[in-house]
Amino acid sequence: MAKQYEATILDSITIDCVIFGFNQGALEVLLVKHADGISKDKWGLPGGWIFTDESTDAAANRLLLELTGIKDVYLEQLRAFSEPDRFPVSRVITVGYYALIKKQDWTGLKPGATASEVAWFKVSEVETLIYDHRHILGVGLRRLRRRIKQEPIGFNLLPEKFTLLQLMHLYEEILGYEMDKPNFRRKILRMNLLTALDEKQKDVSHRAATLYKFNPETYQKLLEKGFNFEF
Amino acid sequence: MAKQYEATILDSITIDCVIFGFNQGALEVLLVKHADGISKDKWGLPGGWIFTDESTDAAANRLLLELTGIKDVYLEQLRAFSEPDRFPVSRVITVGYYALIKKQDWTGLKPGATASEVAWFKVSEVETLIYDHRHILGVGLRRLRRRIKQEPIGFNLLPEKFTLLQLMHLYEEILGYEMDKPNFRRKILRMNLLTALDEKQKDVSHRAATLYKFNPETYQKLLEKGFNFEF
DNA sequence: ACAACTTATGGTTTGTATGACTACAAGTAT
DNA sequence: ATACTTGTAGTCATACAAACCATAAGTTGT
Repeated sequence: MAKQYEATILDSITIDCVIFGFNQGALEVLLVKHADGISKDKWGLPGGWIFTDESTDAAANRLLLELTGIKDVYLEQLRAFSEPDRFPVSRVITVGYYALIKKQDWTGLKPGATASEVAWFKVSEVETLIYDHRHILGVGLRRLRRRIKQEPIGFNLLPEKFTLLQLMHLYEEILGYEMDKPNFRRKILRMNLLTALDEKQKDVSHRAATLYKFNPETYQKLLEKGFNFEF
Repeated sequence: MAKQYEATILDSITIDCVIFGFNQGALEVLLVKHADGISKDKWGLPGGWIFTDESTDAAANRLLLELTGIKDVYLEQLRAFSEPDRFPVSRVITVGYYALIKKQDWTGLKPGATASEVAWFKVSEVETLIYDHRHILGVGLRRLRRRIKQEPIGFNLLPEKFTLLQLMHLYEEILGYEMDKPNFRRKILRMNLLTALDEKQKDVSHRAATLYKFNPETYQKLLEKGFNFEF
């Protein structure tokens, strides 16, 4: 039984996912605590093995679902991590992925079979992780910083409906510097990627801001016309 | 003997390299013709297996040297390519790399043990390649286009000393659109990354242009001050 | 009802990079 | 000497961004 299962996976390649979320102005990452094995009780990135008949993309999506219940999210490969000594037990190369999720859509996360706990951590507060996972997280973060300036992917970390200030705070947190509110508004609105809704934010103790949503179709059309997102 | 050799390599992971060169205004890629095996006499990217005690970076550098004699060049990982059916014989994932080389520094390229020929092809004229190599080339090209706008890596494709017009032609070829000479000059010179040499180009049948060289140290210093290369 | 406060949102001003273009310099070829 | 080619310098109008200021639209407390 176990033998049969083993025969269906590749034995020297794994997947590890950096799952980013955004909450109360802070960028967070989802980690799992291993239930057993040599890393028992230690935190690391969610990951696992690849079936022989699936691509790494498919494996990453499957593992995300199995380990956390998350599916249908923004997911992109980072690259392969291959230092010979990265995994102490045997020679294993891992393919890193990073995902952006709308955190509020996934509240009741439950650890999968191999994890005893799953929890969000502020990226700025993550210290040691198992193997080279800390390094992979760093690469994921750099990739996110780069991508968010070139492509409108930040919306994947926000609710469907958001205010411009929320969006600005997201950019400030990820890029690590402060921005000017009026200038930010002007710049993002001039791109015509956002649709203003007939709706305002609620339960705030000040003037309510207009809610916006990102418009993927418009973005596609603009792309075809040679539009270049840039922040 | 063969058995022993096999024991030292990973059996389900390979490396493939997209090696770019620039010649007479055209972007080129280095391909090898397989000497035997199921792809005998077909063209593909140079590549090979990974030793158990080396990283993919090390393997890519080693293979580059073994297969073509090239070493010490700009080399960066693209990503893992993992479609289950990408390699017809068995389940193999490949890690793609791309290299930028100063073509004129490597004139007498000789095929390695497993290749019968090695040759340069204009990227625009490459048609079918073995396995998914055509796809990997496409990813490499997209990466190059993206990178060259964000980082001063174009110089890796030019001789040590070059004219501004050569550099502009490089950008035009890679990015696929024409530029304005005076404006290009102004923009690149204002960055202070280039040092004008006391030397002019020779053997041209018109006014000779000043030769420049790229200044990596200056670039490092500027980076530390928050400079952002952008084209 | 009013003031104090907070955030949203709209403008203004100024400096600068860029694109389009003109002009001239410095060579070569005939 | 003239035509021709490429290198190099400069001009001008425009767009944009950074740094502000100002007002609008709400909330909270008195």
